[in-house]
Amino acid sequence: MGIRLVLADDHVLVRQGLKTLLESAGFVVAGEAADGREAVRLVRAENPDVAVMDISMPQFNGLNAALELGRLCPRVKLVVLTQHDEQQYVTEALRCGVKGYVLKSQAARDLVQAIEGVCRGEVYLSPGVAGAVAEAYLAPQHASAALSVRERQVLQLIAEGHSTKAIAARLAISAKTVESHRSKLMQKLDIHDTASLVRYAIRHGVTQA
Amino acid sequence: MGIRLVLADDHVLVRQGLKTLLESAGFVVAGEAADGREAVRLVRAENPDVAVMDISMPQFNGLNAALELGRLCPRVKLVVLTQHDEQQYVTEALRCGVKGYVLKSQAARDLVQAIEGVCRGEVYLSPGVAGAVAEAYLAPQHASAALSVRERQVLQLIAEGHSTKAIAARLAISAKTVESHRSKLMQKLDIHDTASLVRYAIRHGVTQA
DNA sequence: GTGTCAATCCGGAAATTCCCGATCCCCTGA
DNA sequence: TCAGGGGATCGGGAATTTCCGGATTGACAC
Repeated sequence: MGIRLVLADDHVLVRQGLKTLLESAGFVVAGEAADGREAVRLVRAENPDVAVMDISMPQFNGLNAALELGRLCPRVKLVVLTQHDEQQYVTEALRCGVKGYVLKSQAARDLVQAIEGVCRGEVYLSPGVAGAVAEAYLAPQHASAALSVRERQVLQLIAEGHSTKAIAARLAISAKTVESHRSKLMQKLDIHDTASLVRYAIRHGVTQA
Repeated sequence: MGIRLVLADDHVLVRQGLKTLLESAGFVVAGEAADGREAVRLVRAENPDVAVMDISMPQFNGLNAALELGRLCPRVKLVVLTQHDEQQYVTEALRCGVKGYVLKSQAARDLVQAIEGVCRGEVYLSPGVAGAVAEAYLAPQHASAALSVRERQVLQLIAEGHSTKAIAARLAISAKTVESHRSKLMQKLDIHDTASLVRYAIRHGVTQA
């Protein structure tokens, strides 16, 4: 019987297209989600072999979901879809426990191979990012400011234009705590204004322009 | 015989998905392009009924292509795909001669209806943006999305992370005046937080991420 | 000439950010 | 086992910024 997977992408149109593709490739799509939070719920409910998700989703993105799933359902393999082929994105994704990294600019065959690969326990990287990863090994000085999950989450929401109060409400924590995360963020990144924070978030794929 | 169309999206994976969807809906996909320039060439060569394209593509985006096609092949109807539901994007697209505006967050049925609609000569807007357009009509002062030179200047400096005070110093005007420009900006763009202002600036090339 | 509008400026209320400190919890290493 | 570090969570209070209402000037159009 075919590999069971769940699919997460905030764009219904894209999701439907992917679903059609994956089903015609013989996979079973056990469920679909529109954001990271929903994806986590769905994976826990369905316990699929693989979760295929877009990294950039609003509110709670694919990497957040990856970290969460790494804790809750370590058995489920993660394949992320993204348009970014830069080294920092790849290493960050790998750090988040992602097993397959597929570029949207690649053909569907690539995604199919990635899914089959991770099911065999392999790590699959789209052609085009393998080089970037190799570079990362050769230049090990990437002591990037590792943001915590919570900080990244707050960063994303800030960059999406939500007020501190709104972020607090959404995360069900105090506005003071959000402020605290924000200032920690700014300190770590050595950035001291919202606008630059937003540009950083966009450059690093935490959110989109 | 089915409606003939060409498809433009920089993500092969997404494009293949869309193609599958559209073909199963009975359309004929006469060709595919990975960016705006290629899309223009393809449309001129194939002369389809409809061109379906993503707005955000590298180098030469969907709206650029729309303008070009409006000159070269006015007979070909244009349907754009996008993730943005804000009013200013919609009006900008319509100004570029786009006949169908479909959100990626909508289901495939929506895209099908859009394609059929524009073929009958209608203008099709995804549910969810119709409201935004109606607003634009009801608040005609928003129609002047054209920013003054000074406003654009201020926008750029804001997006680059300068404080109001710093901007005032740089432009040799009062901080109050900068505030005034900023609020005028926000009013015109219907944006009410700095983060969204920054994203707007980046999207419109006023500054870079 | 009258109207519109961009550009300039101001005051004061409201909201937010910034800087201090503090507690709790979890993990890790001695 | 226990001390230490770091993340996540809060709060107070000062400082800053934004927001909302005006108001003036000059250019340009009709």
